[in-house]
Amino acid sequence: MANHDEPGAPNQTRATASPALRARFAPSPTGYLHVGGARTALFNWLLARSRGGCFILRIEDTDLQRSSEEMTRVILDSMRWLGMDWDEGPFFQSQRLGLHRRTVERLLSEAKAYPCFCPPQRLEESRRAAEREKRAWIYDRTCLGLTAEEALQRRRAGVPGLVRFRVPEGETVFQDLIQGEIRFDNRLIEDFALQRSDGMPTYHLSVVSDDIDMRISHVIRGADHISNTPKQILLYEALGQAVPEFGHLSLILGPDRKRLSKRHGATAVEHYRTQGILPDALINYLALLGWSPGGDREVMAAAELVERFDLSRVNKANAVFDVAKLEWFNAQHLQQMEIGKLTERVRNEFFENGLLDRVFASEPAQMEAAVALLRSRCKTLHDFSRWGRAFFLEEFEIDPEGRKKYLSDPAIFPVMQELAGRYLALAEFSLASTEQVLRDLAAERGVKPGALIGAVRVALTGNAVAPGLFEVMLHLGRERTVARIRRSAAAP
RNA sequence: GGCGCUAUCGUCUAACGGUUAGGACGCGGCCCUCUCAAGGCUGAAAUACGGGUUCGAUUCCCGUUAGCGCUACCA
Repeated sequence: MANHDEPGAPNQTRATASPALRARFAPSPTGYLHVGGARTALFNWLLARSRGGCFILRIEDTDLQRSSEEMTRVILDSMRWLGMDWDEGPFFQSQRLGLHRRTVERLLSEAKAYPCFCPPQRLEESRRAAEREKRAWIYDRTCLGLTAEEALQRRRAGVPGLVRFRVPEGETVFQDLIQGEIRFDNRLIEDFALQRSDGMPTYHLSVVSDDIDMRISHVIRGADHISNTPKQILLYEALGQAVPEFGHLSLILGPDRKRLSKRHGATAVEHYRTQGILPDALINYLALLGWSPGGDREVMAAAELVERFDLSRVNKANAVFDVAKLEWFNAQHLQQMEIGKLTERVRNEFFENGLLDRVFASEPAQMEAAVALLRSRCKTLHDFSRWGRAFFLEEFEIDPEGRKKYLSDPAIFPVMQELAGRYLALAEFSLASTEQVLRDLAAERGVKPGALIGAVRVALTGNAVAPGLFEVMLHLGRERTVARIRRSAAAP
């Protein structure tokens, strides 16, 4: 078995209850990790973890033109960020060419595959003609009748050739773990390529060779692979190998019910990470997109997903990706997360924005208090730095709307000044006393309490919308509270 | 065009022949309240269509329609 272990990659072998189960995720590094890919990975991961099996990561990089190391790195990062740890790999398909080559040789020597020298242009024209006339087209087996000698001659003459699989007669049937029984008439399956004329293996050949070599028992992948499955089963049979279990996941659709793609906007896992989405929330949302544990519980941690996961409860129909619901899950996880952990994430959020050194509330306890005040109002990590700034930083913007609504009438300024003075003189700066003082003052001056509260809220937080005002005061402390009220009351 | 898969509220889904078709997101209303959230209560909202099978179909079968996928010397 080839190996290419990344330093730092999880690679421990688990004690397995059913050592037979081996699942894998096999992305091709032609782009970032797509949410669809992430869901495929997740279902494999959940299956392996829930059944004490092994989760293997394999990078299918045999398309040398489109694959890049950079993309491999991004995919691995996204996997790690989501918390999907793997037991073996990552293996790189491009480093396993010897195995693929030997597999082709074997098939060739057993006459289960044959060389084909048909000029690609001819095939292409014929295919296009068929399409124009709306006829089905499959390779016509011109080269199947070639004798060994003829083949050798052409090869010597330098005619480029590929290797095709000889599809046997009959019908290929399999029990899909998700879709149920699926059958294909072999007459509709063409003699597909195993090896390109440049000697590189094709997808079908390399997946099957690798899955056999890695003793994969469960192939869980997207429904777009359903029609590839009979070809691959035929290969297993030709190689005299046991056919693994297959499970085809429905596809994730955009709001227009087309397959989710960049056209719909954000599809990269990386995007959601930078948008302040929690990995647990994304995992939770993705798991429930197509799977239901039954019952009414929806908000679950990864451990609970693992515990309750059951492939037989996976839905067959395609599902539309709904960002609003993802955000709701995120808010739920934000609410339920242990406060210390959440504070750590928020701290990181400020760090990534280059703000951390200016955060006055950098003492863990103080920062935690701010997070506790804000969390029920935040849907993403971003919201903490977006409109919760005044809770962490001395410099913050006054929202123009807020100013207009509560600070446009200068009559409020002297009242605010008086309030600041009274707060300064207050024996005990508490929740009850600050509120009492404010309400008393409002009554004395004939100001509506709401107007004064609003003005002070804008002064303290820069916003007309914020957590409970007196809690905010306590969080900021007497000095900051007084200073901010005076600052706003003094402003023209 | 061929082949394959799918079909419950706008969206994600539950109901494995008998339910006032349940829950969640989103949307509306009410409560709570210093604003906004959160929370609680509540409202509108679905079995694509047509045939069977059955005492009885969301559920089983067939067809229609629609959607999606595949149809490469990509993966």
